[in-house]
Amino acid sequence: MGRGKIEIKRIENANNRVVTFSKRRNGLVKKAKEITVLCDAKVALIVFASNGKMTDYCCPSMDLGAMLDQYQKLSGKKLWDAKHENLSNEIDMIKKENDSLQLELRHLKGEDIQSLNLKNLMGIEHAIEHGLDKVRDHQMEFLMTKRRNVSYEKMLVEENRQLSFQLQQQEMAIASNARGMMMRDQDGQFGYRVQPTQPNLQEKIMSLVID
Amino acid sequence: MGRGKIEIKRIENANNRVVTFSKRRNGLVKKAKEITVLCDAKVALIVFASNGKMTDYCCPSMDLGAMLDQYQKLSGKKLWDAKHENLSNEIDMIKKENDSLQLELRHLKGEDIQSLNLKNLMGIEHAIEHGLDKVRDHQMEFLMTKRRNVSYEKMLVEENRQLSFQLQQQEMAIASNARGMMMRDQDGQFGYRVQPTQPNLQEKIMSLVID
DNA sequence: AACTATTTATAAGA
DNA sequence: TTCTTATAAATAGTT
Repeated sequence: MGRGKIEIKRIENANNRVVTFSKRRNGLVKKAKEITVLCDAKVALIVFASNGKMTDYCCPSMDLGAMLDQYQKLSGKKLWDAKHENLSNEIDMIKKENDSLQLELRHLKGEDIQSLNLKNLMGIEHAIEHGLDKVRDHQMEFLMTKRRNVSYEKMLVEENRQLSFQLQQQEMAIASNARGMMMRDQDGQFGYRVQPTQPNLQEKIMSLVID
Repeated sequence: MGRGKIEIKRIENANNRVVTFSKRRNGLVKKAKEITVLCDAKVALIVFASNGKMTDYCCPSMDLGAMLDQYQKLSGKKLWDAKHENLSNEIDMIKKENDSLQLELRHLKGEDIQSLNLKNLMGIEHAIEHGLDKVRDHQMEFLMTKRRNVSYEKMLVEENRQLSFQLQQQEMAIASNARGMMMRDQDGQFGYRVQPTQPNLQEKIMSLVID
């Protein structure tokens, strides 16, 4: 279609080749657009010139990604290389591991054990008992630590009580001194001031232990 | 280019549309091939008909995957990188879930509990105790079932023993009969045949229980 | 699926 | 690149 007929083979003249490329590429894109509109077709077209420049066309009704998804489905060919598949495989692996963990967990919680035989059950029982021992050991350590703390607090309370007692003794001494010196104060005004032993302290300590 | 000029808009007549699609699609692919040969171009073309049927062309010098890699480089658009990212994210999510399952599992086994406080420990203890109860309940069911089976086997053994005894009585009766009638047999030839009581049977039953 | 009148694309030249 | 134009090629409507 031109001034002369041409054979369909590489155009040797570089200039002609470039010019022809330009014309035909425009023609190709135009035809792609036309068939899209005329016939409800979906078209994707990518063209690289020999110099590397790219031209592309994609119908407006579908993006290239969707087109290629469809292409893969219909052709069975894979475009997203090994990377994609590796990731999918990894997901499958981890999901399987996940499932087996979930199952093991349920077993340790005594769930889904209907299908197990006695040997398995005994193994699980053993594992649970072992875990229970360890947890209780650790709880015990906790309690021991707390108990040491509690003892320390008791010691403080006792010291407190003693100091209070001494203080009170001093006050009494001062008071009787004063009374002896002045003789105008009434007896009993300076009664024993018994320091209250903080009735709630014990409970506070206990709550410390279990919080 | 035909008997009459047409506007570039959707062809309403379905039949015409399909026919035109077929003709133009062939033309498009032909042009794609021609520009590939004439101009050293690289062309990829995917066409979906409105009925879903696909036609594709890719220049022989490069496969579609390579074309699309190039497309992504030159256009900066992402075709499947987004997918890869999604998959990677999914992997991360599942891995996290996995980790927390692993941790829960280790806790139930009494491992990695150094960092837990007493409240957590008590919760875990509770969970473990609950699981242990359930497992033991189920073991018990197992044992009950097996015990019934064992009782049944014991019954069979007993019955067996009695039958053996009766058999032996009969043999003795026959033997003495024969001796009385013929008087030429030597005494003791028909000795008591004590049926062995299957010494391994009990052990077999016990192994049944724990297997 | 052919045919063919006509439109469209384009090769070569400027 | 772009315009021109003679001619090849594509194809719309018809058979």
